[in-house]
Amino acid sequence: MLERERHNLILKLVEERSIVSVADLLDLLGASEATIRRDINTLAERGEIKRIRGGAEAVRPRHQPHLVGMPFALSQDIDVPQKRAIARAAAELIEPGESIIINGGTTTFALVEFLADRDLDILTNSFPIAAKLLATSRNRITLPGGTIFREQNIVLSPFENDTVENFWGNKLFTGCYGLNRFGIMEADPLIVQAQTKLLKRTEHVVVMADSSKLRRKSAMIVAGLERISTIITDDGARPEELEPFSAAGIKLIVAKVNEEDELKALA
Amino acid sequence: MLERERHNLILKLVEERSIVSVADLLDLLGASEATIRRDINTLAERGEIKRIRGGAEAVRPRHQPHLVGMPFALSQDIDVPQKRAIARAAAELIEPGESIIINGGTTTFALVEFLADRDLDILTNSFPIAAKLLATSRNRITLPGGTIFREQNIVLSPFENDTVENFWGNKLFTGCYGLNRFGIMEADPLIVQAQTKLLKRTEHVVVMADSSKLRRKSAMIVAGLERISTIITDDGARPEELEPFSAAGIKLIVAKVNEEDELKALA
DNA sequence: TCGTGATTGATTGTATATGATCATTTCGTA
DNA sequence: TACGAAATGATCATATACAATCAATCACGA
Repeated sequence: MLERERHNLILKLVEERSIVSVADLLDLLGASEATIRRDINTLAERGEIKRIRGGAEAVRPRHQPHLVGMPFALSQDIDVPQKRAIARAAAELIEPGESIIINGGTTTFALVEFLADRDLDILTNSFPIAAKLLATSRNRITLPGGTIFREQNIVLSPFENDTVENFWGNKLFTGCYGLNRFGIMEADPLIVQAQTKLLKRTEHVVVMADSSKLRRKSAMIVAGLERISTIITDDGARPEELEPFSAAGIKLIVAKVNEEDELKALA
Repeated sequence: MLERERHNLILKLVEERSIVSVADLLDLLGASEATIRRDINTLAERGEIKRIRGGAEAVRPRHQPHLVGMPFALSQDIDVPQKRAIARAAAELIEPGESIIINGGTTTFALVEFLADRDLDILTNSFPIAAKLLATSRNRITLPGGTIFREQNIVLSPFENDTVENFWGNKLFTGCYGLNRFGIMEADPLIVQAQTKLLKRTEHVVVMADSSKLRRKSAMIVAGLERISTIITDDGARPEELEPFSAAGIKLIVAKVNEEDELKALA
């Protein structure tokens, strides 16, 4: 393999993974360790990559790869500051090395960005969430088996003998269509089905619901309040809307929408 | 061969591969090393290619946008013409509306591009293949449950109660590490495990193996020849290497990779 | 047929790249 | 803090790529 080929491949790999180890490159390039180190040094001198102990790192953060089947192109962009604030608060609930479950949805999708430098066991039924986690973090990711539903962007099996059965998550993070004194409500039967499966695999349910969800109703109740441990919402909620939850013994977290997030949303 | 012919060929090859080594050109053009160097120098002076140590490079690097968690960037770029030819031949075996299974790997990844306008039921354990299918086709995609293994880029569950159990594929398309009279060989235990699961879910096994695989051996046999229906390889295989397969009653397809033809077609 | 200039292939010496080895540094951890 | 493991840098013998030279070959016209 030509020197130039190796350089190109190293750059590509670094670009792709944002960090590669010398060991990885050793397998991949079939060159000796000394050569790989020399390559890394050369590229680093040219400023094309950053030299780090044990490997190489991308200079610029990482251009967002074109995420496959990006979700919800529509709802993706609405209420971003609220969603980010809620996601940040949710991420703070997660302890190092914990096993968690993330249900698909735009609110929970926002959670991913705060899990970049974590080391967690994550089960998610959302293909985009898995893809983004795969691309931007080193967490261990598990998927349930099943068919990918394009509209909802989730993986769901119509059968019972599911790989999910072998997973136990300490906490389940989920969004919702609506949230009120009856519990978590959803509008799409498929999502109900997927969510129900996940609910069985955890003890603590954390609902991430911006305040607009508190005024929305639907026909299908996925879980009653007694099933919910924590609700994270934003500061747009009225006290009387939150009252039933605290009455049910649910821990309430109100995430402050900070200016930084608002600016980011506008950018 | 005339100077002009060589120059055209070199330009075309550089265009296609973005990098060619002097050694490659030596085989391909049948000219001496000195001549090839002179050619490269001439073309480089005209600015038609870039001179690099050991070969030549395209002036404008062909930059392909990459999807999430793209595989194995390296082997991705190896033996591309062979893989494409094999993939094209494999795609021709698939009938409309069929249920197929695609095992992960770089050779099978190449298959995806030929499935863009199909309407199939596809089960794959490869996350990148699923991602690309999701993004570029309308096929129904099913994934087995399990953890995503980054290095191999496959989804694999350590458990038996797998969603795969509910899928039946008419044909299984798989690559391999090596292929010989003992059968399909793999080097990575994880891949063995994943492949074994898929083998149970189909009747017809189609092995996509470029001719270099026929000379490679490994310690682990995934399936014997009696399990294989069809083998697709490229025209770099020697007759005596293929003999055991036809003797075993396996259908052999040799996909033509003729670079000179490709060149002339574009000239 | 011969001669001429251009092209080509082989040879050689030099420069550069590579891989193995080993001493040194760094890191994580007991 | 001290230890062992891993990563690193330096060194050297070898392999490979390169440019220059020269002889052989080819194309072409007289």
